Order: sequence, then C-alpha cells, then structure tokens
Amino acid sequence: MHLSNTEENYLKAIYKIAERKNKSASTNTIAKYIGTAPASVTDMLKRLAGKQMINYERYKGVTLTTIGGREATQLIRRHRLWEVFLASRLRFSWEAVHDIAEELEHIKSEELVNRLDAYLDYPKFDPHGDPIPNAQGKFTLRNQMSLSAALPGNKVVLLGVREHETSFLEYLNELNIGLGTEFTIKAFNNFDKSMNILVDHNKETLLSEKVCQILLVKKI
Amino acid sequence: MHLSNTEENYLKAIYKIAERKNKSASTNTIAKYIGTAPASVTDMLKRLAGKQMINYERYKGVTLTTIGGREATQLIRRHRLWEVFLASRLRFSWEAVHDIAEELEHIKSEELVNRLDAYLDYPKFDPHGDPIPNAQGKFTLRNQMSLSAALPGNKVVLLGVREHETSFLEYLNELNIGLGTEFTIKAFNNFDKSMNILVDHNKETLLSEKVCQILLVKKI
DNA sequence: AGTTATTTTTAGATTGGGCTAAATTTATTG
DNA sequence: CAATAAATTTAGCCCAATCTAAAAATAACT
Ligand SMILES: [Mn+2]
Ligand SMILES: [Mn+2]
Ligand SMILES: [Mn+2]
Ligand SMILES: [Mn+2]
Repeated sequence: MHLSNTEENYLKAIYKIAERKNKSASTNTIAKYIGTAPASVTDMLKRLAGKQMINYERYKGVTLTTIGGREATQLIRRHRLWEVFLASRLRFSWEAVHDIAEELEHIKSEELVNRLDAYLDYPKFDPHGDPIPNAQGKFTLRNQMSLSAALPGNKVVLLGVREHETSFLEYLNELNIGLGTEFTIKAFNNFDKSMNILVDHNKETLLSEKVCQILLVKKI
Repeated sequence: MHLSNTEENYLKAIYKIAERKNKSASTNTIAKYIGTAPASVTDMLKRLAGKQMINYERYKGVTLTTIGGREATQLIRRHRLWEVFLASRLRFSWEAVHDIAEELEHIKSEELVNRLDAYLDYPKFDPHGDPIPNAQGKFTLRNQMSLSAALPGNKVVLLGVREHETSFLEYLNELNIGLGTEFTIKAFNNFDKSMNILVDHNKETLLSEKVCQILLVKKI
C-alpha cells in the first residue's frame, strides 16, 4: 500500500498520541500535534480509514489497525536510525538531528533502511535515548526511571530525555549533561521538588522539578 | 527562495538537457525527460519563470537564469554525494544508487550536504564517474575520452559511463568491468566498429560500437 | 507561397492536502 | 434535564501538480 509523506506523518502522530495517552487519538489532539485545522484532520482520517490504516467512526477517536501500526513503527525506525547516523557519523548535535530526520524518514527503500541499520551496527537507541524498533518492529525495553524518582545519595547515568525541544537540549548542553553522563544526587528540596546534583566532581547544579521529570536515568 | 521537489526536478532536467544539447530546452524535450504531458510542462515553466529561475518566452525554449543554474548545480551536488554515500558506505552496487539518490537529493539542509561531503572526504566523482560540484558549484574537469576514440594496443582505465540504465550497468558487472577497471584494446573491427578488449589477462571480450561510445576512459 | 505537420499553449477537469465558516453531535453543568 | 460549551464534521473554497482535448503558433514540404 502506497502512503504519501503526509499520510505517514498522520500515522506517526496517531501512534505517538495513543502511546502517551494510552488510548485512542482524538481529532483535535491530532490537529494540534500535526499543526493543521481539525477539519483537515477529519478529511485525512477518512482517507486513512479507506486505506485500512485506522479504525475510524464519526465522533469517536481513532486507533491504528495492525497494518497502520506497522507503518508507524517502521517510520519511527527510519527516523531514529537516521538520527543515529546524523549524530554518530556526521557529528550533528542531538538538538539538530530531529528536523533533518523528519525529512529522511520518508525515503522509501526497505533495502536502504536495513543497510543503514547494519552500517550503524544495529543501534538500539537513538541520540535522545529513545528505543529503535528492529526490522520486525520490536522495541528494546530497559530499566529506566524518571530522575524525580531517584533519591539523594543515588549515583545515576542519563539514559534518555522525554522532551526534545531544541532549547531544552541546548540547556542540558550548557550544564554539560548528555546521554551517558553520570551524576550523584546531593539533595532533594521538598518545597519545590528540585534537586541538587553533582556532575563533574567540581560544580553542583540545581535541576527544577520539571527537568527532573524529563530526565530518564538508571542507578549505577 | 523555496522550491518544491517537483520544481527542483524541472530545473535539473533543463540543466541536463541544455548541457547535452548545448542550447535551450524545449517544452517537448522536458516533457519527455520528466515523463509528463507537454501541457504540464508549460504550466511549470510559467511558475519557474515567475520565480526567476528560467528565461521563458512563449514558443521559444527556456534557459536557466543564474540562480536557476545554481539551484540545479546544487541539486546535482546533493544527488551525486548521496550516490557516493550509498555506494561507498552502504555498499550499494552502482546500478542501485540512482533511484534512492533521486529522493535523497531533495532533503533541504545546507549543513547536511556539507557535512556529508566532509564525511565522504570531498569526493570529486560519483559511482558512475560523473563529477561532483563542490560547495561553490565548481566541477572538476579531467582528461577522458570515449573508448571509441582509443586505438588497438592502447591500455586504458575506465573513468565513467555515459549511460546509467540498470540493465546496462548490470551488463558491465557481468563482464567484470567497473570504474577503475584497466584493460587493453586488442583489435578494432572496422565493419561494425566493435572492439576486442582484454580485461583479466585471461578472457577476451567483444564490445559493440554503442558500448564503446558509452565508456569513458583514460590512456595509461 | 501555401498547405500540412509539429510543437506549444490554452481551456477545463481532477486529486491530494490544506483552509474557514457553519452545522451537527457529544460533553458539561446549573 | 435543559441549556450552554466543546469537539467534530460538513460545505465550500484554494493551490500545486497533473491530465486530455482543442486552439494557436512555428516549422517543414511540395
Ligand atoms: Mn526525532
Ligand atoms: Mn529521537
Ligand atoms: Mn544518478
Ligand atoms: Mn551518478
């Protein structure tokens, strides 16, 4: 079944919305996510339903069908593999890779993505720590938790970030925090739920509650 | 100035047609090259003229303007750099790279193409031996001639091919002829202008006039 | 030069993807 | 539970890129 770039983007949006809300995706949510008018979404939903990609019933939300889900997963696979390529091979910074990968992900060639995967040594996670589905669409799971759930005294390593905003990633760059960075939690401040952490043995850093919730870590 | 993929393809077509015919490009020629109806071409020519990309006058052919030429050259640069990436890094065969590069060439990022160029060590020629313009749009020239112009006794090396058809390239693969292959011309057959060449010291091969004209070589 | 053939353009239609404004359905709330 | 609010769909429009059929301009030939 041939899908246009736009159709693929809708499937990915539905996938990500349903993943996070753990339910069906509503017209308005999709509109907000894609950045179009709700009326345009309704049009597209009808077309995607016609292609058996989604289950659509007027005024109810939509869910992906099996093949729709597979398409979405493969798109995410391509996106994240290209992000790895851009970061690891072309030395792009982690805040720069997403926008370019948004275009690269639509290149249509099964052979290309599989060769790229092999060339990159079958990476399991992208430059933001998000899991890369394999050719069969299977994601790698791993133990990780929000930094908010860690306790003073814990030593942790950064595995991922829930927020991909350029400005946020640049903020982390300034703090010398990136994937793989290890740090110790020195204090938890109950009044505002912020944390004091020690990164480089020299400078102590304050992270707000919001930032702590975004950072995904593992105890070491 | 923003150009759609389609508009870029038209500019490239005009560039290549004018390059080979060494003149302006006609509506019908463009239509044949792109694979659309002449009426569609006329529409597009008007739009490209509106964007100052081509010089268009009803019923005369078209030529690229300075900025139109620059866009075409940059597109060719991206195309050929991606072909190098696909062949040299992902180990695609030279007959497989073109179709994928047709899509990759439209990825919009100056930074991306320049980093890719650096990553590939600033290649000067693509997997078919075609020159790759540098960031300033300058092509590398080199001494090469059609194999038809070589003489019996000459030892030559293959530098490029004028024809990129999959079936033709696969034919060369079967003959064990690729870029960099060296061979000696054993005989020129006047009646049909075919040539006998010796590739591997063991087997002698017959090349038709058509093939000889396509192969670009240098005496060694 | 006049007639025919070819090339190119115009006219009018279609499809994908978008928009706004109005209508309709579902949800919330006094 | 009726009335208002919010979400969703329908109606009608637009633009890019294509098409076919017909008209107009240019080229080729007796
Ligand atoms: Mn991304
Ligand atoms: Mn990512
Ligand atoms: Mn090519
Ligand atoms: Mn090439």
